[in-house]
Amino acid sequence: MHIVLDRTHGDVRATTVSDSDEIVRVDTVADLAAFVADREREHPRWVWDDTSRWYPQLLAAGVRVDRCFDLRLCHAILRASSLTADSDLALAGTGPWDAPPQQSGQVVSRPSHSTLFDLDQTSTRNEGADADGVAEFQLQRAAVAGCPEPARIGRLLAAESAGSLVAAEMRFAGLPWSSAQHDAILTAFLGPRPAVDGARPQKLQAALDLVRSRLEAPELNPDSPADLMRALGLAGLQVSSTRSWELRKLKHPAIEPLLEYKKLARLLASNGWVWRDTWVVNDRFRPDYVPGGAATGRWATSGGGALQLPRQIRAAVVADDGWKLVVADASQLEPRILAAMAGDRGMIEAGSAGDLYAGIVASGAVETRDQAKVAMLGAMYGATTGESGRLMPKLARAYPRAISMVESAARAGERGEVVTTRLGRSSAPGSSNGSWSEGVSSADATRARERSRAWGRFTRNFIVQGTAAEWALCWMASIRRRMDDLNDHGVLTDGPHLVFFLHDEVVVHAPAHLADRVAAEINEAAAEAGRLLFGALPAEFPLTIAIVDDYGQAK
DNA sequence: TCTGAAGGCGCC
DNA sequence: AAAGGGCGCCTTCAGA
Repeated sequence: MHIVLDRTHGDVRATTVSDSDEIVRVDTVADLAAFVADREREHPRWVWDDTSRWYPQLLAAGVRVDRCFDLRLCHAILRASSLTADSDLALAGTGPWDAPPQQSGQVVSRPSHSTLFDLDQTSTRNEGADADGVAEFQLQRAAVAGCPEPARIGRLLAAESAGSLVAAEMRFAGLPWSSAQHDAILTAFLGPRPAVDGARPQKLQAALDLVRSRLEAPELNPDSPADLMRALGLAGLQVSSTRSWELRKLKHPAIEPLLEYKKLARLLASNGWVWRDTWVVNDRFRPDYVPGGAATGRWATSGGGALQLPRQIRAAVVADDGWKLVVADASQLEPRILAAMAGDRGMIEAGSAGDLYAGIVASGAVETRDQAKVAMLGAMYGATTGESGRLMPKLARAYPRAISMVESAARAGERGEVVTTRLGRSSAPGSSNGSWSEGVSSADATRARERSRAWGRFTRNFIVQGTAAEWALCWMASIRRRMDDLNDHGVLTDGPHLVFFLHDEVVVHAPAHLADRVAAEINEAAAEAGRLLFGALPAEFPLTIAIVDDYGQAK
């Protein structure tokens, strides 16, 4: 059973749709939270335009749902997927369902934390009546039913939607954050917080003073690449950029403090005290996740930078008293995904002993673990030069199925064709202007060829990164369900719950006495995700799991 | 004065 | 050590 929620002229309408797609009931809803809590007992799948518009207020009211369809996210998948290319949905022109998300982050997340989960927030974002959710839902149902592999795409839609629930719940629960520990880290690196936010902390200023004196540039602004380049040039140092790795090659007394300055300035600007004042409230970091935000289906963030949380400050992520953090990351996820989706038994076998790269060495394909790693990265990213490019042919001989899969994805992209992940997410069409055509200057032709190759590198990576993202969504959906099974209270933050996600890594905040069981369930969830994507194939997705008091202790 | 691009760097 | 894919966010800087 499905219940479609949408708004018409300010009223919330709830349309109950049976599994045979018949509308069996329509309600006008006055108290949304009470309605959802009541009907949730029937275990429907809730259908709404955008989880980030509906779910936060339900969570704030203490109401959770088990399953949903996020119509906007699903629409994006169905419109582009090669599996549903013939559907009415895909053939129709673009409409309201193709619009980007409604900026949930800006309303919900910026410093106005007093209105964090304001029940009224959705109405302030509405401009006129919503698009018809019931009609869209029916179009989507038809698209799935009419496609050659409804199970694949259906699984993807369910996983994508489950991810949207996880994102909202992680934001609601927040990542446990010790402001005191964070402050200690910042102070150790930078010195005490300056009285004025714009001022440079003591250690940053000290590094800058050294740079300025050693370059004899008292007015130097090291944050300005142009200014810095000029000062370096006057000191006799020729560089093509001011990137750290370029500077590291230089021999000059100013370089060391300059690199130190860059490191500290980065920490201060990205995750310093101002960042904490903005994003951490009551010792909880609440970033704004954007499910499906990347073209490949990976998540993105639109505030807080959760997916770039530097290792330097992860020790500030501290479990509550009596609680633990269970940190799990999937080892060598993307190469394993590549092996599994290609059905390359040899590469799957190479990964079965635990370390895929060691297994590749053992098979005799390359000589060292480092070579194996670099060659695999080259295969997934499309390296053409350097050591990685040289090693590729060896890999191709040893694992022809895996390598030919990514190679043909690259060729397809170069021709402007669409490529598709395991569960059915397709890339956008590229422009097939890579071939030489008459009346085009050779410079233009070269540029067009480079564009086409670049798109080929994108599609090559798309199928691997996108399928890895699908695995991660299935993994998280399973973890979420399993955590609920371990929770006798029913209140999200009273039991073990997901608090962080980083592409191939999750953190669960768990009561200490449950930590071992949580770890076991996370392992089971990984195996379940593997089966969901690859069926009976013996592909393994081993995890590294740590039960710790703070995130800095993991890895 | 505001906006968008570019340089740079954090994460996977 | 960088090269290849995907991102977000900070600062500077040029142009409207």
